[in-house]
Amino acid sequence: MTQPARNNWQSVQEEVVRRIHGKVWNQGDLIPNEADLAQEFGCARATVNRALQNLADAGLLDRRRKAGTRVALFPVRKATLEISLLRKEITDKGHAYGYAQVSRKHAAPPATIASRMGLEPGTRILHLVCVHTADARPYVIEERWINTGAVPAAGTADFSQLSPNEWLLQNVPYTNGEIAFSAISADASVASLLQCEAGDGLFMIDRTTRRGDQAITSVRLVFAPGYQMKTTL
Amino acid sequence: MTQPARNNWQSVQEEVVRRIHGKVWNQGDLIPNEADLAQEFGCARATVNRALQNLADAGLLDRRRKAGTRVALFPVRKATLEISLLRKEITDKGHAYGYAQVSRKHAAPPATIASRMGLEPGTRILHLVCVHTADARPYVIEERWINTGAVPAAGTADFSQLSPNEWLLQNVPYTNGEIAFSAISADASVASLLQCEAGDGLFMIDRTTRRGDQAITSVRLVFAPGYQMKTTL
DNA sequence: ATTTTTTATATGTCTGCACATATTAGTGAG
DNA sequence: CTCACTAATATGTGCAGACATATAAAAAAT
Repeated sequence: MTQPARNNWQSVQEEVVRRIHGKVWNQGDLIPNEADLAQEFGCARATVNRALQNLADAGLLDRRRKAGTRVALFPVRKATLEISLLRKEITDKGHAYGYAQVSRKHAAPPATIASRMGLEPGTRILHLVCVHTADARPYVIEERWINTGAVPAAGTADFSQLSPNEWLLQNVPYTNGEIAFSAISADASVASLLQCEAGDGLFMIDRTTRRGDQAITSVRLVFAPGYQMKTTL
Repeated sequence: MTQPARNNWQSVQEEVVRRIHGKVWNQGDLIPNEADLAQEFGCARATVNRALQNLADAGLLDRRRKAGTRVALFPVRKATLEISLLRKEITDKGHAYGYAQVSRKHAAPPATIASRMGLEPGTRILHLVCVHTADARPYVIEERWINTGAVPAAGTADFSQLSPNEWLLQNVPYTNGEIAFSAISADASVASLLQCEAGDGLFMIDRTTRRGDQAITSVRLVFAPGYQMKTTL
C-alpha cells in the first residue's frame, strides 16, 4: 500500500488525529520523530513540525525536546472565548446599544481587589458603576476600579458618555491579565439595576488587566438573566 | 538610528505590538507588507509571517491576501479555557475525587436538546444524571444525553463506577462541538443534589459534541456555589 | 454604465538546509 | 554508588527561494 502524499500541514494533522482516534497510537505512546514522519508522508520536516506543534497547542499531544512527542494522557480540549467590547457585542447581535453611568467616586477598594491589583491597603482609586443596555433593556452591570496611580488621566476623564470599558481600550492597552467566570445570585441592588428578580442566577466575569506588572483596572461584569457565552470546540 | 536586528519571531512580534500600543500604527491602519518589514528588521519573510500570523490569531491584526495587514479595529482578546476531565480537574486541585450515578434511563430528550443533537422528535436515547464530588462535597451535577443511535455501546455500558464523561473520552473521541457558559438559580432538586440553598446562583456549562455532523452527546454541568473558571489573558 | 476578464500583489505555505537548545542517557571521576 | 560532565538526539526556529491562492484593482468587453 503506497501512501498518498501528505504534502501540507493540514493533511498531516488529519492523519495524525486519525491515528490517535483509531488507537494506532494510544494515549501516552511515543510517536515517531519528525524526520521519520516527514519521510513517511513525503513532505518536509517543517511541515510535520507545524502540524504537530498545532496539535500540541490544541492539547492532543505533549512534546518535549529530546524526549520526543507523545499522545497526551488527558486530551485537554481548549475553548477560546472572544473578549470583545460590550458595545460591539451588543450591536453585533443586532440590538441598539445604550450606556449609563450609575456612580463615580474615589474610594479604597475591598481587600481582595486591592491585593489582586497589588495596591497598598487603603489606597484610594477610582470606582465606577455603569449599565450597558441592549434595546433599552439592561444587559450588564460594569463595576470597575481603575488604578489612578497607573492611569492618572482616568481620574479626570468623563465616563458619562463613553464607557470606561471603551475608554481604557482606546487609551491604555494592556499586556496581560486574569479573567474568571462564575455565577452569583442577584441581591436587591443588582436586581434593581438589571430589572430582574432578586435571587435570579446571574453570569459574572471578573477581570483584572495589567501593563507589565502594574495593575490597570479590575472589573466585575454581572450579566442579565439568561445571558450565555458561547463558542465552538 | 540603526535598528537592532530582530531575527526571531518573538522580537518581531514585540516590536509590532509596541508600535500598535505606541500608536505608530493606529487602529485600522494598513501596515507595511511582510517583505518590507523583513528587510527593515533584517530577518526572513517567514519570520515576519509567523509573528504577524500569531498576532492575527490573537485578534490584534486583520490580514487578508492581497489586501494586506491592518491593525484590528476592535482588538478582540481571546481567553482560552481548558476543558479537562472533571476527575483530573478535581484531583489537580488536591481534592479527593468521588463519583456517583443518580439516575439512568432511556427517554426522549426535550425539544431544545433533540434539535441541538439533530434527532427526530420523540427519539428515545440514554439519559444520565451523576454527581462528581471533591473531598466528599458535591462539586458538579452532570446531566447527560447520549445518542445511542451513534454510540450503541453506551446503551450497555456500566456508568455506576466510571463516569460517562470519562467513558466517552476514552471510547468515542469527538471532532467538534459547541459549548455555552451561563448561570441559573438552584431549584429544589438541584439544591438537594449539590447540598446548597435553593436560589443560589450556579455556574453552568452546556456542551454538545459531535463526530463529523453526527451528535454524540449533550451535557449540562451545574457547579456548586462559588465555582470559578479562571484563565489568563 | 455595468459586467466580465485580466493582472498585479500580499499573504499562505512548502522545501531543503542549517544551527540553536533543551534534555535524556551514557560516561567517567570521586 | 553517587555525582558531575559529556555526548547524542528530538524539537525549535532561522533562512532563502519557490510556487499557490485569494482578491483588489485595472482593463476590456458588453
